[in-house]
Amino acid sequence: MKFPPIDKQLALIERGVAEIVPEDALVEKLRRAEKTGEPLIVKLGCDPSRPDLHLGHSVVLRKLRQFQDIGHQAVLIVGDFTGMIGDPSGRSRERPALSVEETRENGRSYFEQASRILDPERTRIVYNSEWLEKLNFSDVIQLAGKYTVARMLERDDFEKRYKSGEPIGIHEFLYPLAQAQDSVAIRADIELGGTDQKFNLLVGRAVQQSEKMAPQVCIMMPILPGTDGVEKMSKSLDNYIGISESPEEMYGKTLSIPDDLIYQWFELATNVPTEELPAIKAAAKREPRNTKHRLAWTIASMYYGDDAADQARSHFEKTVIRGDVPENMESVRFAMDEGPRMGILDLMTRAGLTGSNGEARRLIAQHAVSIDGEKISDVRMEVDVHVGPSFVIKAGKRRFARILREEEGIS
RNA sequence: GGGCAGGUUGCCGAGUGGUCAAAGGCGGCAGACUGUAAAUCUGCUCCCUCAGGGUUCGGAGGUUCGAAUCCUCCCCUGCCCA
Repeated sequence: MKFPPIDKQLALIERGVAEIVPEDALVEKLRRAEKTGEPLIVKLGCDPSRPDLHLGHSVVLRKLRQFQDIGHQAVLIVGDFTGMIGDPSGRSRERPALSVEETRENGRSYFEQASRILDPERTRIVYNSEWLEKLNFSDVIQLAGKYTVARMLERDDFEKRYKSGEPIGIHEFLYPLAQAQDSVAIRADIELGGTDQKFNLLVGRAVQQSEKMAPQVCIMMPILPGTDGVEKMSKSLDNYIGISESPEEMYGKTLSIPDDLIYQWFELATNVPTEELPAIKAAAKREPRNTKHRLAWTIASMYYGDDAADQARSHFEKTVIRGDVPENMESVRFAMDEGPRMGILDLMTRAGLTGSNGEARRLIAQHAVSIDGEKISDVRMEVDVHVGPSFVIKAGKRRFARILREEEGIS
């Protein structure tokens, strides 16, 4: 295996990272790879209980991709073992115990989405139950003996909870150790993660050392702020842009971010050349509107191509700026044994526009519902769902449904 | 094992027998406005056949005309002692 010159590799690796621990060990590892021709093993762990990837995950995945591009070995570890245990404290509903099938299914789904960023041909994917399941209780006690309670409590999250009297399960101490064991099992040279993973990545170093193994280099990426500009991007806070969301959603959601996030997103979430970044920084200040549109376009085009990004832009201009009806939307056709007349509340709920009739009622009261552009105000209104031209119901700003009917006299 | 304090609607958090579908904040949604799906202001925010009805306050029973509020048992959490 032939690698690019080390300074070139370093330049690429260092772009956008928050921290490399320790930096000189990285150079050493790169030298060794050059000498032996053996690619470095670059590890990234993923949580199979949340298989929906968003731009936040993309930051670290794109870093992994860069390692692939210069010839190193990417290893994606699916944490199915911990996923199958779940979280017995019952506190975190985010972590339900999964069955084997579910973890496999989620692992596949994760890999499929990650393949939009990674080179799937050169990605090794492994499930950590493969080795963690084999450990018996005395193995676990030995592993636990490699770290101390005081050091565990150094972790910010543990320390905070401990001080504020929130519960910490013993098993939670074992998770970082399990993750460290993964590094031992695959003999990781490098582990990637967000800055929030620093603690866990460092435990990996400690455990590898006690196994007489060269400790991994930890590379931490900054945390991408979510669309709200405050919290980190996450699904549960609903401030995320999913990797498999439509280009229109990507475009619109990107435009909703606060202006002072524009540059950071360019740096972390896109692959614009490093040389262009300073110019973008200036542009973001000078003309935030245009720069943000460019960001939105760039993101949409990374995942769907230029044409789709163009379309996303015109969709946005049409529906949001001019308030028109979009071209693509859900279409609903009611079966002949229903109706023919249906109450508007029922109709909206059945068409998936609202979660309950009460919500539909409220929206109508707020003048937020229109049929083919006509605002409606009567909650008792009834509509023929079978005969007549198809029509479009709009509920609120962004919810549309087309109701298909049979044109009279045709077919 | 013992003592104490707690578990309230998506979240935080008031409420200690009827005036409670339950204050307030956050979040969410809508309207106005805007370059924007941002910010701001205003309204809404359990469900239904909506001037009415139904189901909620960790779980199961009980007291009462009436319980989120009182009693019993159970489950869960934190603190202190052992």
